[in-house]
Parts: sequence; structure tokens; C-alpha cells
Amino acid sequence: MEDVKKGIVDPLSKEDTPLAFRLNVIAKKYYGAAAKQMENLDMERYFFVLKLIAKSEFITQQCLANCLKVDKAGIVRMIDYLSDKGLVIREVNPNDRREHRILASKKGLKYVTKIEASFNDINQKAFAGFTKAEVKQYIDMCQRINENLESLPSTEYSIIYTKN
Amino acid sequence: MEDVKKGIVDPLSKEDTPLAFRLNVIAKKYYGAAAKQMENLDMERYFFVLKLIAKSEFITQQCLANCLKVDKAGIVRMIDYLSDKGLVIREVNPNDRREHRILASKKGLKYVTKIEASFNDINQKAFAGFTKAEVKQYIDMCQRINENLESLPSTEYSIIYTKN
DNA sequence: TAAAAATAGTTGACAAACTCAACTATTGCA
DNA sequence: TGCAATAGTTGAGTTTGTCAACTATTTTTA
Repeated sequence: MEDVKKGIVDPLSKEDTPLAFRLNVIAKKYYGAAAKQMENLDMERYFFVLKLIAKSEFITQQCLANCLKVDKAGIVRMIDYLSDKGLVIREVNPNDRREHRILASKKGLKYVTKIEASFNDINQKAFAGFTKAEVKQYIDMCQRINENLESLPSTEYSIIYTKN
Repeated sequence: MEDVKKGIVDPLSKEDTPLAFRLNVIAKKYYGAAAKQMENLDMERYFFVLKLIAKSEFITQQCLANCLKVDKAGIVRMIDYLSDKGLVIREVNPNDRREHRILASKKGLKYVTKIEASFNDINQKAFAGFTKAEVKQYIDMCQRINENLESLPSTEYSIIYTKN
């Protein structure tokens, strides 16, 4: 049996552990490693958000909310944060003055290079020992799982990432 | 190009999206579906914790903290919650009065049957269309990724799932 | 064309779940 | 006996979400 007394039961070793728990463990380590790699940057979060912004020529806050499946009020605060750090700029769209386009600043763009390098690096390390075909297979399987879960009746859930 | 204007960019469709983002999307749906299935139970969270408790004859709070990789202060609150709901019982270990053994109550055990059924059901739905071999392969790959990330320098990170 | 509805963004109030540090009680060890 | 270690608890603080109410602007529609 497992050495429960010493607290070494590892749920990952059990067959019937919910899939989400497994994935969560991985995601935690992944983001931890990413945050570590980027700790010299003048930002502590929203790396992926900044990358998304930089990669889209024209992105509005509403669009970001859709992409990230986060309430638009949350996006306001993310953009506030990135804007305070001088990484993005809010610009009113002259064609529709309700919209704010979010653009990466020079500094933001520079950061994105670093961010992408880090994500790539960690992706690579995560898949160490995988063949190219295996990586593709894994991602495909993730997609299939994602689609399978899409239609299930569901309670809304949010995820909060927090650095310790 | 993607219809950025309408906000339909889906980061999942991009190759270079960080793996953790993908996994979190899945985890969110998974937990949402699980919560939905169990919404008739007199509890809203800590399903997996309750299951862990019920499946171990002798589990202490410290052990749970290790298993779940959560600070023991967090465990106190989880157990408080489950205890308030009458699902678990705290028992002082007579052999070491510092330790509290956590036991599932009758009600707790009944709930666990339901919880396991739900998790199994959702696991099954998540893997719809997968062969048995594929499922095994996916879980194995998760394990490999987990091990690959284990040793990376990392900042501590928490991911909090919260029901809306 | 004027009024109503929809959309984008903002703000304030609130919540969930985590960490950390400081504390008590108990045990183990030298 | 006294000191260090361990289990658990509590309180404070953080982070990041949500929701509802609001303003400004645009679109629809009657």
C-alpha cells in the first residue's frame, strides 16, 4: 500500500484520478517554469495576453475577453496592468469610438520576443523525449478531448492564476 | 486571416499556444461538467478531496497537503467546509495527538459513490472516440510531460478553480 | 428621424481560494 | 529537562475573478 502516513500518496499514480487534476498539476509546473524564466522582465503576469495582443494587429478588449473566455471587466484590469507597465497602448478606434484597440508598445514588442522564446523553450522541455509525431498526437488528443467536453452541460468555472 | 474583429480568434488553433493554456481550457470544462453533474449534492467543491479522504483509511491533513500540493492552511479550510457539511469527521490520533485523522462520514461515503460515478462518467465522455490504447497513451504522455517539467527551475504557482 | 436596443468599456462591490507568518499543542530527541 | 520538530489553527493579505450598474457610442427599428 501507499505510505499514507508519510503523505506520499500520489494521486497521479492512480488510474481513476480525474483528468483535470492531472492537467492542473502539469499546468501549474508549466506556468511556474515560465514565470521563473521571465522573472527578469518588468512584469509578473499576463504574459500570454501580451503575446496575443502583439500578434494581432487589431484587437479590442471585447475580443480578448472572447479569446480568453474571461469577463470583460477582468480584461480592463489586465490592460490597466500592462498599460501601467508601458507594455501596451489603448487607442480609440476612430471608426467606432466605442472600441479600444490595444497595441503593443515598443517595449511590449521587445518583451514578446522574450516571452515567445520562453514559451517555446518550456514547450520543448515539456515534450523532451517525444518524437515530432508524438507531440502532434498529444496536441490532437487534447483537441479531441476539448471538443468532447464542449457540449457537456456545465457550470461556469473560472481559473485564477496566482504566483506565490 | 482570423476574424479578429468579431473576436473569434481561438488560441487553441495556434501551434505556439503555451501548453498550459490548452490544458487549463480542458480542465475548466471538465470541472464545470463535474460540478454540474453533482449540483444536487449538498456540496459545491472539494469533490476530489472528499474522494481522496474516503479512499484512504488513515489520512491526516498534512498528508492531504502533500498529496494536493497545497499549503496546510488551505487544507484546514477544506476540511472545515466538508466537516460543516457533515461529510467528514476529524479524529485525534490517540497514538500521536498532534495528528487529526480525517474520516468520511456515512453521508460522505454515500457522496463518494456519486462523485466517483461522475468523474468516471466525465472521464469517459472526455475520451469518447478514443481506443483504450489511446487513453493509456494520453495518460502516459501526461506523466512524461509531468516528469519533464518536474526538475525545471520554477516559481511557485497556484491555479485556483472557482465556480461562478 | 427619434427612440430603443445593442455594444464597448469602466468602475465598485464582492468572493473564492490560495499563501505566509505567527501561534498552540504535542511529540521526539539529546 | 529542555529544545527542536511536527500537526494543526488562525488571521491577514493577495490575486484574480465575477456581477451589476453605469457612460459613451453606434445600430436598429418603428
